[in-house]
Amino acid sequence: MAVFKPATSNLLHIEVINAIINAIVSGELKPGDHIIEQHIAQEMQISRAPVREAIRELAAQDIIQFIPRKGAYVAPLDPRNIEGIYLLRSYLEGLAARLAAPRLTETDLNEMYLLNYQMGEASLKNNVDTFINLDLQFHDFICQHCEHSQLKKMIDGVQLQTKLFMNMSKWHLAAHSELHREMNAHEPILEALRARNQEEAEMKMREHIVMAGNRLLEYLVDNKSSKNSKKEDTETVKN
Amino acid sequence: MAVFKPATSNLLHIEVINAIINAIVSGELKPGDHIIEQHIAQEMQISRAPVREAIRELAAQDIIQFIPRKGAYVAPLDPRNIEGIYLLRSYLEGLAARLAAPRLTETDLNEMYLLNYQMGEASLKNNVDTFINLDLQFHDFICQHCEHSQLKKMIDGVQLQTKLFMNMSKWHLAAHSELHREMNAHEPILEALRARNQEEAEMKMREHIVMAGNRLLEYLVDNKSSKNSKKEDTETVKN
DNA sequence: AATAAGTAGATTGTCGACATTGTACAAAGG
DNA sequence: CCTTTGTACAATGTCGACAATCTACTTATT
Repeated sequence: MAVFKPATSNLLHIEVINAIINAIVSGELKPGDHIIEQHIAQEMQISRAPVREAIRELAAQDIIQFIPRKGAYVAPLDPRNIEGIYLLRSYLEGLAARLAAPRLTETDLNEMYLLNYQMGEASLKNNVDTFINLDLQFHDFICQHCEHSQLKKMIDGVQLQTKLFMNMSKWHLAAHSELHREMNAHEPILEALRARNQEEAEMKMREHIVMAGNRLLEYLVDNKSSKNSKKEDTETVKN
Repeated sequence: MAVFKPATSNLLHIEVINAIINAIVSGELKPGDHIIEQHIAQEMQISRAPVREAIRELAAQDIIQFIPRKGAYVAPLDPRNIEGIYLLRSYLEGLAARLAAPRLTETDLNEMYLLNYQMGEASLKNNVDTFINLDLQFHDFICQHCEHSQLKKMIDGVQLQTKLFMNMSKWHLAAHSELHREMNAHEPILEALRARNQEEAEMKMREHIVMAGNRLLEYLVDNKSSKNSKKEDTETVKN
């Protein structure tokens, strides 16, 4: 039942960050939920100090929203923001692709090709978790090779939110077998990178991300009518 | 002598953030300097807790570099990074200009026109401080009207570094009366915004920032030969 | 004299407690 | 019955102290 297990690392606040992220990704913490320092501290059997640091760091990445003297809340997912976040991501990762293009070795490109191939396999088997994981790896790979520490950090931040979005739409993708629509989405990007065409790599990356955002948005508006946006439902928390 | 005066706000870590930023901008803290929590805490007559929070927040923005169990250091300014930072800034602010274009009212545009006019006056008088301040206000204005909280936060972060760069090159601008080169730099952007032309606004903003970065870089390489890059000069600090 | 081990000081990491602020519920008054 | 005030509780903000770690210097050994 306890989500936050006792910590093991010698850098406690890192453990807390991972624990909170896992809790959000797994759905244990939902958007809008109030994050209470003391509760996490008790569950992980540590003091509030590292918890505070973790919360501040996540707040800096907009993973959670922080209101002075009120507390931290899991960032609410306003569908109106999703378009903006994906637009931002498209610019950032587009730039990353541009910078990575001349820096990727043949080995790097082969590795990316493998990821792409495995994604094809996963989509045929309708294996959503594997597919999402590979997708993230592909984007991460480019980000890791742009050699721009700040850009990398920014992308890491928005990708975390992307991970949440993907998790939200996971069951939908699986249920409708829509993985095939995304199957070859990375191919144009990979081609451009292989050709060392910076302009093209940036543009294809941007298009890809904007399209992914649009599909996510489509899905969300489809499901909004059948579901209440306000969820003041029964909390199992009692303390 | 003491840089960090006793705090007055009811949110201590905010005070500390401002104090550290001021110390960096004013040159009291130089790139590479070790920031020691206890020292700031003592000078500001507060405990280390809010100092730690401030440091973590600034580290998240890459204003300062944080190494676990070693401490916080004012982010070193590697000229090789400057190009990257200005490129990143050009993308971010370009996007901000695009988003702001349809949202700016006539009043907003007039306000920006005024800023631009005042910059012209300042450049004629070779008043560098005023010029830089107005320049930052202009960019900030657009950033404030893009209605994208994350983008805004990211831009705030890189603009802080820009502020440092500008301060470094300040005396150079003044000495060589090169302000006139920048005088009308904002006009194309303003025109595009007035015409509500998103594409044009983004492009002009990007060009402007990339050019500004190039000029800064020129200046830095010019001065690198006459000046030692390592400055282990006499510190007034004694503790 | 040069290198290595050891030691003292300084700095960060963590902790538990108290102070301050915000919230929700209850009581009193209209 | 509704509104307002007061009070108790809960959560955050801040603090001082101790523990773990790193750094620089001293000392010992070859």
